[in-house]
Amino acid sequence: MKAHLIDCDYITRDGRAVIRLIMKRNRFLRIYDPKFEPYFYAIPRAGSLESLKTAISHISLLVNAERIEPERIETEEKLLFGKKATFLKIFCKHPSHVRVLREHVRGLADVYEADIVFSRRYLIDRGLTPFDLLEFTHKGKELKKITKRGEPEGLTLRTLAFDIETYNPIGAPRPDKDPAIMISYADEESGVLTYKPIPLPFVHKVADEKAMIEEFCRLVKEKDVELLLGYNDVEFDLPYLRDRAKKSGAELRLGRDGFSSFKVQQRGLFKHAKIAGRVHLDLYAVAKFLALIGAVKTRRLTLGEIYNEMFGEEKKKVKKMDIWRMWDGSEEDQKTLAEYSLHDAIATKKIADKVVPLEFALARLAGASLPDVCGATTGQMVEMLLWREAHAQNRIVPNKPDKDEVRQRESMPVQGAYVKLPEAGIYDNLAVFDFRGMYPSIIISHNIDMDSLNCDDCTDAEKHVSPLGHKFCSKKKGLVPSVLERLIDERDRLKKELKSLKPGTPEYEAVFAKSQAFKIISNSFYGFLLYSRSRWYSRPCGESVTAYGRHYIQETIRKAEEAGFKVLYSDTDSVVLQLGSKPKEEAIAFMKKINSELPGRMELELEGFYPRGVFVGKKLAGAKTAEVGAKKKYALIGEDGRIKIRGFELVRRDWSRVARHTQQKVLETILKEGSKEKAVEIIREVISDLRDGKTKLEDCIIYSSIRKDIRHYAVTSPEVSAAQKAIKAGIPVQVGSLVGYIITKKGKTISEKSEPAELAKDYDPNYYIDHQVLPAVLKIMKELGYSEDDLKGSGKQTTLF
DNA sequence: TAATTCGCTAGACCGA
DNA sequence: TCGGTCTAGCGAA
Repeated sequence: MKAHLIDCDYITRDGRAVIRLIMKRNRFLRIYDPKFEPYFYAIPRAGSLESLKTAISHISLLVNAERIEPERIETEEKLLFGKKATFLKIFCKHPSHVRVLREHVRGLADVYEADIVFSRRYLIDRGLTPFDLLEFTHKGKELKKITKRGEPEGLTLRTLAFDIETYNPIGAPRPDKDPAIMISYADEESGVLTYKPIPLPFVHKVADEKAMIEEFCRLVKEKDVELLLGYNDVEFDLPYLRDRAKKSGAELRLGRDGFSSFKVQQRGLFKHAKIAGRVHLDLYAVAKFLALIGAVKTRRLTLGEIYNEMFGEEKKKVKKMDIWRMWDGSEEDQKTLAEYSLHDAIATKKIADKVVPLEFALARLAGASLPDVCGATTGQMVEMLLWREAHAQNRIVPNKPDKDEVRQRESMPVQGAYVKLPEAGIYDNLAVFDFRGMYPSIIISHNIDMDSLNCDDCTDAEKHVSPLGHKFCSKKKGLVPSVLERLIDERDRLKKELKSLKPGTPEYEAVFAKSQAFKIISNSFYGFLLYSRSRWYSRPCGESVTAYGRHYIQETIRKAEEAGFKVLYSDTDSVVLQLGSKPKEEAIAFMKKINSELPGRMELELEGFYPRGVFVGKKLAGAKTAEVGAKKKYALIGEDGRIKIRGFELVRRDWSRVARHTQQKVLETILKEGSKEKAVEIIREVISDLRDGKTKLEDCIIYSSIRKDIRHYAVTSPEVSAAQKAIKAGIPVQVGSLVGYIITKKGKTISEKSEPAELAKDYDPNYYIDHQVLPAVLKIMKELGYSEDDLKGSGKQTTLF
């Protein structure tokens, strides 16, 4: 039989763990593999292997009336930190026994690989990856033999997105009192289930709340949903439906077994909902991940904002607080509400269509199931990948560090990248070069790996010596470089393939998602080397990566200057050159020369030519002496007119829109039109609007997040003050909340004047002029010869007024 | 209970 | 009131 592997877990039969595989042919099916046992490794700290084996074999414990002892012990030769060593492999009856036995064995020996999830152990040891096409023989539901047959072929999952609306007369709905009023769903078709007669073609009216919940379950069953999608439904929709089902006497039968609802598993900081026989994904977790890696940049991670960002169109909006009123209101209100509800499900589905291919690719890459990678951090995925590769190379996986070790690692950070101080000014005719995937290419080209450090496999003269003097083997490829090299090779191949495909087609999107997955993971390896809780932490490796980075970028700067270019700026892996009178070809020739001298896979790339760029000065504490350029803050305009902006207030969410917009317009005017007069005109108008109270309150909101418990703040900053006022008014503010606040006229300090956006009635024009708009534009105007006094206008003659 | 370091800037806070 | 230091958030890479 041929089928695709979807997911894997285990059940317990007669005290033994039995692996359960979820596979898909035309429908989902379950196959059991009873022939796989949990195990872990041990190696003596001192003494002989034999005596340790004897000691372990005698362990026999009674825990909760259950006898726990090793099933059998084998010996196995593995690589421990690159060196061969013989280990005891201790097999157990059940994964829970591993947890008990490892603690006892720890008293006698060093223990390894005793903290891996059983199902993942299975996939790794069998060499299986979710979505593989497998061929297997079976007897009844028992697996006999399983073989990998290849890449997924035409695998699709029947997908349904859903969303619920709830009655909320006091703002937040109370599951014990307030009913669910609508359930919307979307796959190829979409609809809304509700129990009021709303004359819209997509609305299906049922008798009451109970019938609505059960109709939804029937729909899930009838459509034989394989992938159920929600947005924040683990926290909200699913538990709410469960509570309402209980209250109304409905059965929430979501599972494919026909009777179960869902189970919530705590996974790290967030929860995961498991629905029997189906794959469930909460897209909120995906959104969080995308925000973490900077793929989406929204103020809040709400469905609406994510949708807006991804599709550049507004999702239908209703005021949350008004939902109950609309439900009780006119037919028109109810229609609007139903349309809104429908669109929530459709938006969820559309987001899924965009992000599920990426999750799919990440799952394939990390070798974990969709629910496992969905919401996993890059660090977790790097670990999954390394664990798999370590097994393939017969290496023992290092243990996680203990608390003291973590503290020790955190207490000694390593020196990072080099950033060149720019000179403030406006420049013409620039070329930007950067190292392609600098850190990954450094790791590969110098074989940076904890196992290749000070190896015995080559002589000192043959070794790669980092600028800090660490020596890496030049003969045997380490684990990290070998995995990384494979990733980079594969990504290069995908990028080539992409060129032959048409953007917008499903093939293109699938390959693009794959390529993104490879990029995300490749870029995370360096961080993982210096991550204090990493199993593969290595300070010498991590600091060698950055030291090589500093070395190569500084060499590039030196050679550029030698070749007669003025190097305006450089940050980590990039250089900005001023061409002056030199033709572009000379810059290209320079790049080629650099590349001819670089080792291995390292490569300097042309990022682009820019006709003009602005570097601004840094605000100096107190001293009004010589202007110093600011790092990480510049704007360049490309030959196609596109502007590349870094670090300016306008890219920061903790600045008001009025300041950000004004700064953007000023930058555009100067870069595109080169007109200072027009820039001044823009500023003048904004300031006059602010003065006259014409600026929209909404444009004055400043957003900032509350990153810890509100009581733990040492200083009462404006956002903290606003948060306190919000809490007082009954608006909840949790850790991680983004508070929007406005500086009002009332109060002395900025904090006193700060009010939550929801409560603010006015704004303080002086604050927005002096502390938002002017500082933002002043930096730029200064480069055009306008002084602070020119712009501020202290009553005397000014350029602005 | 899951990647890093470098850098800018504000507003609070504190002492002279 | 001034200037320096500290806390905190966010972005660049």
